[in-house]
Amino acid sequence: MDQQTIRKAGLKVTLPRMKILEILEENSQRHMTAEEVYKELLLRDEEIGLATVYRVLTQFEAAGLAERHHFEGGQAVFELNRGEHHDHIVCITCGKVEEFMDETIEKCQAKIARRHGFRIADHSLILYGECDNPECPNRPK
Amino acid sequence: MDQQTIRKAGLKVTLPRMKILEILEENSQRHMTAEEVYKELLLRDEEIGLATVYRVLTQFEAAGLAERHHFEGGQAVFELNRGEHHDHIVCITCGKVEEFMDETIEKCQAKIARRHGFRIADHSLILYGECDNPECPNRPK
DNA sequence: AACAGAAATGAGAAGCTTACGCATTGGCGT
DNA sequence: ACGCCAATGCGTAAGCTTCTCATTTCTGTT
Repeated sequence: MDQQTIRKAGLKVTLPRMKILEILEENSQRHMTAEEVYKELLLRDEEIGLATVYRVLTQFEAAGLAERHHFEGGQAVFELNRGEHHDHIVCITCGKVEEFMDETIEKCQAKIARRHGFRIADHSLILYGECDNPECPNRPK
Repeated sequence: MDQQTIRKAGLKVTLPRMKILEILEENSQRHMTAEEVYKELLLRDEEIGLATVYRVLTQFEAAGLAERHHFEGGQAVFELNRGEHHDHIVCITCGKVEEFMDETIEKCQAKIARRHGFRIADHSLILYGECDNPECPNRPK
């Protein structure tokens, strides 16, 4: 059950946190903004404020349950942490996001950090390009 | 002369653009926020509005003269484009930024994009960690 | 060298995302 | 079941960036 997930993160099990976690799980193939999570809650007639959505997402992030990414466009997107690290490739036309992981790149990064005298804590690698989806340029927003 | 740089970018040569380019050049080892550029202009008694600074920086970016980076912290930073691509490693404690370039990583990125059917247009790679500067943790902000 | 048209600027205000304050509500251990 | 303390909701505020529009400044041309 989801409750365990939240409890293990050291957070009290509350309705907003349950619902938000649920929505993130159901959309685990996408990356959602706080606003999108909020709208999804409205659709389900949940009386949860936008402030709470931001608060909960930030808590999830701090607890390691979720990750926050800053793609181009100002709005941060969130995704549930499935344990396996990965980076992102984003279509600048339709917004599609795919994930990848490359052992070689990871190793190079570690090497570079060492060379510069940094103890690496995190990294952000995002490739931007145009995808080959035939109907790609049409999707708005 | 700088005028050529601006003219070649297809922009009218104006005093604000000259001054901002000048400041970026003098600080080419740093990465400046729009606000910092603005403050530097004030120090030099230039009557240039913050809105203009943002406008000009955006134009420089569009013209390929400068690059905008979104490090963690909300504020975007700008740096003059010196022709040679590079990525960044940022100290999460003191904010120090160093640059690096790794041919292996670049090649891997191209390979990954190809595999996913993306025509790569750009990328952003930022490593976050703690640097080994002895007086690092002291620097505020 | 002066002119006209178009583009750029400055100042303030608006927009957008995100965070905060405080009274109220709601989990959770006893 | 009870009460404490954390969590929530709402409104508000803060920070960064962009927009609006009247005014100023370039640029190519007389």
